[in-house]
Amino acid sequence: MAAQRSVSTAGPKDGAADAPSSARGATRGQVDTAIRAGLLTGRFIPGKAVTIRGLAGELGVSPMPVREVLQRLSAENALEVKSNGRVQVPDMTKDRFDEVVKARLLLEPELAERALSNLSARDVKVLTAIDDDIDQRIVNGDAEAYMRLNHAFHFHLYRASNSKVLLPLIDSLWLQFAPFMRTVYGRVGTASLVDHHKEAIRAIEQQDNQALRDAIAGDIADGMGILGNEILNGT
Amino acid sequence: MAAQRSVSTAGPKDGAADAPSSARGATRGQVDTAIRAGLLTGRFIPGKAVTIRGLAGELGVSPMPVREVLQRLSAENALEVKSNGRVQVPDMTKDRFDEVVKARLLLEPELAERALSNLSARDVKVLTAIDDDIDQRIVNGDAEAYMRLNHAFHFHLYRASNSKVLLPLIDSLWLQFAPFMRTVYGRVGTASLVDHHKEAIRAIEQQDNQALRDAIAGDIADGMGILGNEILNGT
DNA sequence: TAACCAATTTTGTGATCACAAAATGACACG
DNA sequence: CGTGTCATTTTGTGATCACAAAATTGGTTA
Repeated sequence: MAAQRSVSTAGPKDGAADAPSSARGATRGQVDTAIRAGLLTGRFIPGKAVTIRGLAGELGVSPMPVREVLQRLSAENALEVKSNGRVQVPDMTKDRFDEVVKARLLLEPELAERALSNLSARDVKVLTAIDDDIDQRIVNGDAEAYMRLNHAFHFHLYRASNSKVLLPLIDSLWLQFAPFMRTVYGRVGTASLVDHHKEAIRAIEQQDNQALRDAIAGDIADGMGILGNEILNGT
Repeated sequence: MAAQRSVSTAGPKDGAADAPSSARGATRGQVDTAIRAGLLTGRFIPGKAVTIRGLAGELGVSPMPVREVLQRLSAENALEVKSNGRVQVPDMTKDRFDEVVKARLLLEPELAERALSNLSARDVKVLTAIDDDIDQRIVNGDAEAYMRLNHAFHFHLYRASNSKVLLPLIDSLWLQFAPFMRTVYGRVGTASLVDHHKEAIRAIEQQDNQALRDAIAGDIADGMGILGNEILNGT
């Protein structure tokens, strides 16, 4: 129920959303969402080079829109252009990781607070459904689905803030740690995963500002804490 | 016929500190720094469309690298691609402005703190020189120079943190409010400008963490406060 | 004068090309 | 078995083209 993959809707609704299917940047939009989704679910391995022609072939488009999207994602620090022009998913280092955690802890509770008053009972239902789905995926060990749903949970919440500044910043952060997250789950599995989603949902129901901030902060601290331990073993 | 490889137009004009002139993305780097500098000093007017071929002509390059840079800057929310494909400097709204201020107040003191221990006496001299220059420009009413130097002051400080995550986020924020800042200075002049740079320098000399955070936060609050008042009158 | 419409120009987009630099592989030599 | 060297292939980059959509212009009419 999350990704509206518009296949049949002929309505040329603009919306300026993620992927306009018949607007001016149609192909670029498709390529962008495809690669973004790939990054967020860990289908790209850090350190592995990603080639323009390769992606263009996979997606069945010309190299041109891929070039632009790769530049775009590089500007968001989701990808890295090395000095020889090759583009790759950046390797995670301890310093980078600590900065990402710090930035998430500063920005995400703030955005959650701004979203709180806009969240309705319908949103609570959506979030609960996503969270229930997450619990299923964790026991099943489906890491890719877990990452997609966890992202959906957080961003359904954040999007309610109607933010045009903070949200893109957080978007950039998620794109940066997601690929690394995936490699860790590949090593340690999904069994040890914990989250504070239920506390967040309860806080929303009660419109409790501080409780929501604490739930988000706790969710970040715990979730990233698991990753943080692994980074020391890996390198 | 075609395939005329540019024989003469490939003048190896180096000098850009940020963009290597003989590396793989030479022209793109030049275009990028040029447009970025233009945005930070307010040479682009919000709402005014910026065309690929136009910029390519001004910079004496083919449309190709300009296209990529424009996509890049759009991904950083420094530019905005409208539904018809046109690219323009986004208009500033009150909501957007409030978010930028909030994000700056959250991130920049943090980055200043991380930079503090890396700042030497030589950095103090550099910052002092920049600040003295700023005072000159304010009385002279040179808004463009002021903006360039104010940016130089803050980012010389922040760059000392060696940050690879927070710094790009702050970069994006500056690109977003700078063009709007320029239009305000064009209306009210630079006489009323105040900053907390000297307090920041003193805090660095004394390695006083909290004092530096306060100075940066105060600098942001005061500087953006002036802009904040104007946004209500303008629209 | 203001509003409407058709012709013209401008603009973004996707595709393809040519070229240089880099990566890759093959192979001889120590 | 390792190592350096050379040919081949891959890859990013900048340029150009063709096309559709959008903006602009110019003229006409009410």
